Amino acid sequence: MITLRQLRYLAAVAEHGHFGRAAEDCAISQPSLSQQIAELETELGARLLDRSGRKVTLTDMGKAIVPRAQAILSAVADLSKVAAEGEPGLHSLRLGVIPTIAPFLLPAALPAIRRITGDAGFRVHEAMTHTLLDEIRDNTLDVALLALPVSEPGIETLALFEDRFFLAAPAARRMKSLIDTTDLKADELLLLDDGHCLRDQALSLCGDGTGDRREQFGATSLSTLASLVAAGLGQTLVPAMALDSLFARDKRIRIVAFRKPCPARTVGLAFRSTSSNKKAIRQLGEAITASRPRA
Amino acid sequence: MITLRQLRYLAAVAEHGHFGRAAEDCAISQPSLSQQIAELETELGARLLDRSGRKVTLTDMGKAIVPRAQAILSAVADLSKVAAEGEPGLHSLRLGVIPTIAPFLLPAALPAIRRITGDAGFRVHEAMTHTLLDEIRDNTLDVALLALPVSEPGIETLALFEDRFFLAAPAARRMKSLIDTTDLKADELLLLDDGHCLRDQALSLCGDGTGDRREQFGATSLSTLASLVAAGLGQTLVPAMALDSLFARDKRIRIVAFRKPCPARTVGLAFRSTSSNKKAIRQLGEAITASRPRA
DNA sequence: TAAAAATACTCCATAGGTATTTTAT
DNA sequence: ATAAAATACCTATGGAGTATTTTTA
Repeated sequence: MITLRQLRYLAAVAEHGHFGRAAEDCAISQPSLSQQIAELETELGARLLDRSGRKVTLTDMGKAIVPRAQAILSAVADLSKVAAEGEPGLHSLRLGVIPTIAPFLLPAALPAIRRITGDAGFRVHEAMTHTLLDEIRDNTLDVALLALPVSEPGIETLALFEDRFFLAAPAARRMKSLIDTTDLKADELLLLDDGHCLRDQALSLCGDGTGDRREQFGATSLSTLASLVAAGLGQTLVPAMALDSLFARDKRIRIVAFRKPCPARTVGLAFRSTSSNKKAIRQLGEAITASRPRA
Repeated sequence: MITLRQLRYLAAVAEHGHFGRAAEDCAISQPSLSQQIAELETELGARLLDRSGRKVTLTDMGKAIVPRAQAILSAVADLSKVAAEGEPGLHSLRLGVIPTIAPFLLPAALPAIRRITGDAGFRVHEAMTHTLLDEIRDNTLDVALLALPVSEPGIETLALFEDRFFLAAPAARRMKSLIDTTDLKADELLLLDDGHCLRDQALSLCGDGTGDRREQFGATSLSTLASLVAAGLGQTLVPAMALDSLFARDKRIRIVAFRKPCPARTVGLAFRSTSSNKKAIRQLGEAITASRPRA
């Protein structure tokens, strides 16, 4: 029979990559931990950890199991918390936002958000999608505002609205007034750094994007991309919400719309599926949607 | 420390409303079960079960805790399953649909759905929202097609599309060509039986619906409502998807649209947040959306 | 050879069992 | 009076400890 204890130990080993360190973290001896892990692996009929290297790593099966284990442990923690404090409201909300949304949505949305949460204990934090999802899983974050879809066991999403993409090109360049996604070539686009979901979205729009892309410097922000485009170094994909503040006012940049169906990203919220303040999260979503510029 | 064992026993007592029966179900003695429940209650610092009546019932705290416990147990079961079978595809899909959607969406969507799942082991089942959610939680159902929002710990949703409401009234009655939701009076509407989410949606549209409603016979289906309206017995709220097959062809029924913003229900999918075949579920959602009549 | 996980074994905390009492209809 | 849960007490499983061996970078 699987026990929570086993899952806790598994999560600890996954975190530390080291049996001894994990055991210390769990305040037990290393053999006890080894025994529980072995028990779990027998129970599941599969090896979860690869002990061959100097650092303990996850097997493929481990990669599938560990996030589920973490989700379960979070759910148990939530259950305890609900018992201790009742169903939580939206006080002390910890919100995470991806960098390609934060500067465009937060300024307008913050007042509305504060009206919901009350001033106390509200904290915003900017990071990329995968980081935010990790933080949601281990309960250092309550909600993340990001681009959907995300698909993680134990993490639930709420779609808010579509944010269309436009092409930003140097004004000097000859362009059609309406372009088609099939006109996009991956090697002609300026892109963000690896890890930014916007980069992946841009690439997936380009015909399969498998063309051997020449080495690109990845920009760290849309505002960098804007100045690159303005300087005539290339064109890039811009989400609608970024147009006003970064691109549309610059005479050196031409904004080109896509022929329908317009490519777009879905902006939404992600949160632990056990987080229980779902009504409050829905409110938060409405506040963000309502305060969105050019709604 | 909370254990899965305790949660299992709690779930069993919640299900049976009886310690002895639950113990039998868990294949242990009644005192052993009592002990674990007591342990859990101490651990959580709250009484979960009310033993005063002839039947054991849940306290308020119990009502909050039990669904979370069930979600955790399902997540553990899923984890085992993933270990045993790998990440499941969308084979053997068990789909649940609410009665106010099934007849209108399924006929068109079924071919596309079967194309995804393959013919084998696909089963559809019609029930009301609360039943479907229970079935999803205890893993007798994989996905439910219903009206959002639903808000349950451990259950995740995917919004598909908006389904607008129209008013269906006897053709003889004088009506404006466009009406406003504020014109709706709860006591003038023919409604479905208690438990149908469409009933609640209709009521919530009427100015707070707290007016003392005269005793209404609740209809068991939209087709019953259609004949009542056709017979001149009253008016009712109809979702757009039901218009074609049930209402629009009947000369005795007048369909009236609402002034913007149109009231609507959101049609979507619900599934366990641990179900892991999320890509497949997304596919399913797309298939349903695409095959929707009047898309 | 040095660091780290597995193995061997011992011990005790606790889940579970039986018998019985208490409680509430 | 009876059904059902709580309590008392005993047993034994399994989780944790220490000491040691095996493994591999």
